[in-house]
Parts: sequence; C-alpha cells; structure tokens
Amino acid sequence: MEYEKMIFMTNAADMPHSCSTQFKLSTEPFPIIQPDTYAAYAYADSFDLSLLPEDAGIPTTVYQYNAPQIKIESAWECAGDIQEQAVASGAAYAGSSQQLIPPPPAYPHSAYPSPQSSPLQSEFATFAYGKYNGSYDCLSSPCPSLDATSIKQELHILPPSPPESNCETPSPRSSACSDSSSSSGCIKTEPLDADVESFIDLNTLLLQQQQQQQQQVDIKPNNQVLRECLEDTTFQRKHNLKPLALESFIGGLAEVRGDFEPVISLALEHAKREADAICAELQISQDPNGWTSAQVHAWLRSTLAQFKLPPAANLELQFSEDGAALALLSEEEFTRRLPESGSTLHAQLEIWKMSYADQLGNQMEAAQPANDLLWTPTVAYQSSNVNHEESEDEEDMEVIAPPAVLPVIATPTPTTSTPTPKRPGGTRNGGGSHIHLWQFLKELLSSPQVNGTAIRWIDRSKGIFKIEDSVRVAKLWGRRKNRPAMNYDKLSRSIRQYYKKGIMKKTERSQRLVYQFCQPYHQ
DNA sequence: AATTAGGATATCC
DNA sequence: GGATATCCTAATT
Repeated sequence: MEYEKMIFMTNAADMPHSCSTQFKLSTEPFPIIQPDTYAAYAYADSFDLSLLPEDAGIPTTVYQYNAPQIKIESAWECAGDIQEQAVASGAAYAGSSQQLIPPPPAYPHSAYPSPQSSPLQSEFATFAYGKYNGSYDCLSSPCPSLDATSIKQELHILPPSPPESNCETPSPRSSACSDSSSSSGCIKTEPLDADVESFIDLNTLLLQQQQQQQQQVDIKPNNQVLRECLEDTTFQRKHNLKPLALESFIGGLAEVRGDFEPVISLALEHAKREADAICAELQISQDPNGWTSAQVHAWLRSTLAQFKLPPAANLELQFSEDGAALALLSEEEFTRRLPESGSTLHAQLEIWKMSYADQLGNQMEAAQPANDLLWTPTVAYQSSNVNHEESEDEEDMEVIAPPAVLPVIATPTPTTSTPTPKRPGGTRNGGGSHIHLWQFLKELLSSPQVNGTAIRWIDRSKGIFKIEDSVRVAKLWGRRKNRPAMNYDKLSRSIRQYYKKGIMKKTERSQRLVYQFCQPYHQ
C-alpha cells in the first residue's frame, strides 16, 4: 500500500489533499486480494505498448506495474540505463518522459534494496527479464524454476492502477470514493513528501474487493478498459500531476521492502518445487553446498539440458569443484569457463541457493519465531529476510542473501594452498556461530544488494573491500556472534590479527577502512 | 573523532 | 590451542 503513495508527486501548492484521495482506489487490492485474482491483471501478453500516451507530461509510470522486472539497484546509480534497458526489453513501457519507479512491493525486496548490484540480485532481476536465453524476452525465459509465466503472474500481483487512478473514468470503485472530501473507507494517499497518513476501513475495503472482482468478470476483451484509461490523461492534467522523480523513492524504499516477501515466497516455492523434482531425478541435495563434484556435474548437465544450452564436453575438467566450491564461483568465472551458458548456470545456481536458503529460513522461522531471524547459527545460509516486521532496530537487521559458501581452512597456509570450501557446518545452536570473521565479511560482501551500504568490494578481483559503515558491520558481526558489545574497535582488532596469519592485509596504499583478502582467501 | 596498530589477557569452543 | 573478545596505549588520519 505504501507503494501507491509514491506513484505521483503532486505540486503541493496546486493539489489539495482532498485530491489525493482520487488515487486511493488503486491501493485497495493489495492487502487482501489473492494471487489468482491478479491473473486478471496479467494483461501484458496482449497489451499493446503503443497504447501508452506519448504526451511528455503524462505519468505513464503509473502503469508500470510489471516494472518489477527492472533491475532497480542500478537505477540508483544510473536511472537512464535502466530506462534504456527496460524500454529495449519491452518490459517497461515506451514513453518519452517516463521516470522510473522502484519495483512494486510485490517484488522480493532482497533483490533491490541496495545501490549496488550483486550476482544474486542481478540474476534474480535479469532472470525476470529472461536473460537466460540471451534476450530480454521475459515471456520466453527458459528458467525451469521460475518460468516466465509464473514470474509474470507473481510479479503482476500489483494490479495496474490506471482504471482506479483515473478520476475521470467512472468505475464502481472510483465512484465509491469519488467524493474526495470523504476519505472514509478509502486509502488516503498524500504527496510523498508529506508525513503520509494512511487509513483503511476494512469493511469498505472488502466491499471494494467484491466490486473489483465483479469488475474483473466484466473485463473487456483486448483490455479495452485499460486502453481507455491509458489514453485518458485528463485526470493528470486536471490535478497537475507529474511523474515522481526516482530520487523520491529512494528514501521510501526501505518501507516498501517488506512487502516483497509474499511474492518472493511464491517464487521460491515455485523454484523449490522444481528443485525437488530435479533433486529426486539426480539424487542430489537441494543444498548445492552438499553436492559432490560428481553431483555438480550432474546438476550442470541437467541444467544445461533444461535450458537447452549446448552440452559442455569437458564439464568434468572445467568444473572440478564440489558444490560448496561451485557456489563460490563468480558469474565471471562461470562465463569464462562456459561462455555460452555460464551466466545461466550461475544464475540458476543462485536461485537454487536462494531457494534452499529460503527453505532453511522458513524452518528457522518455525523453530525460532522470535525476532532473531536475521541469522541463526544452525545454518550458514540466511533467508532472504524472513521477518519484515517493523522493528526499532530494523536498520541493524542483518539481512544476508545466500552467501558464498564459507571456505574453511584448517591450517592457514596461504602461500601454498587454496582454501578448501567446505559446507558451512560446524555452527551450533544457541549463541553465536563458529563462523570466522573473514568468512562473515565475505558473506556480507557477497550480498551487496543488502549490505552494500555497510561493506562493499573496491576491487573484487583483488579482494579489496571497504567497510563503509564500521558501526553497522560491527553490529552485524556482534549479532552473528552473539556479542552485543561488539564494536568496530574490537572487530578491527580481529582483522589485524589476520595480518600475521596471512588472511587479510591492508592495501598497498593504506586507506582507512579498506582491507584486502590475501590470495588464498579470496579467489 | 575515528581509525590504525599491536600488546596483554580473558573467554569460548 | 585456536579464534576471537576485550581492554589498553599510542600513533595516525
């Protein structure tokens, strides 16, 4: 519901608050509507993008409800690129003056919240684009776990709002709330910059849902209603609306994040079902970290076949890793070994990891309903955020995407041996885990979409990273280790212990908060 | 003020 | 005993 608040930014001087209620209806389905209901909104198959008005001032962004396919994390840095990409892909809509909006809250927040990209995030996003077959045709994605259809359905959970947004277009719901002076039973939406007050009368909401369902029955062929609404932009002119600048979303994204969870759960559920079948067929674990090298090969071959990718002749030679080591490989490494299919394999592996992590997360949630779902020591994986409930300490929540597997070195012999990735077992129940600090840091680094504001790679190939937020990283570390008194002073002391162990070092040109993994600890 | 460096000692496993 | 965690002083940025 928060999302709709961000759709339009009004000129405050010209738009009284009462007008904002004109847009309230578009928020109503979110709280109660079921996924199936949204199928009626999955209009993209036949939706003609050319229908969108070309008027430069028209808020076409309001119709971008399948925009979850946008790789939004890049948008923080380069909105133009995203727009280009989106337009090129056909995933977003044409329109000369479109401004990007963040993904609707139905998208897995873990894929979006940071200003940085990551393999996982990128793959998840590009996955939705249909990157797997080398194009951006999201409708032909060969991903067996989350095929285009399912993604489309799930990511269309946010219904298009135009019919309701358009004050000039009568509809059962708009008429129900057409009296802008009365906000009863409606979600009141005010300009984003305001301290937004939202209130919902559930009874009215239910009534509206019924009306909406009735409306869906009457959906005109060829999306006639949508066409009419899209073509009718008078409401915007009337209320002096303009598309909301991207920057305005950034601050509010955190609040939106939690709303993604339902969809990621659905998507992951779908992925898990697919994985189940493959696991049964290949007799492998759902946890890639548990695979032997032979099972890795089986999985790789299976995945290549599923994606109709050319079989690799020397798979065994190219991939000698076991599952845990495989999980550590970067997309670049995959691509280097298998230029044609590496990216897909890597992406699919990320999905498997995420799926398994989510599964573990759900198990943890069931076993540990307290708010300490951020990290449980029984697993080294982390759900992509199981608990989105607001919390005073939310900003300190440790949210780690499925991490790179944690290499464990029995005896640090950095000059001669390569760390042998090992399943992240060895953790214990109860307090902190046995994870090593350097492993933890790599883990944080592996999910920049989540932790990118706290720690990020400076030069990944060289293992150089920077702690951007020392306090936060220390807090996360303390939380992981169940050491509430942890601070950066202590954490950095531990890092410095790594100097003589050959695990980490300062960079040649020493910079504050910048460290470097020594070679064996960073591939 | 925050960070860096490293010694000393304690704690946990 | 290893890996921190904690506390400390001093230097540097």
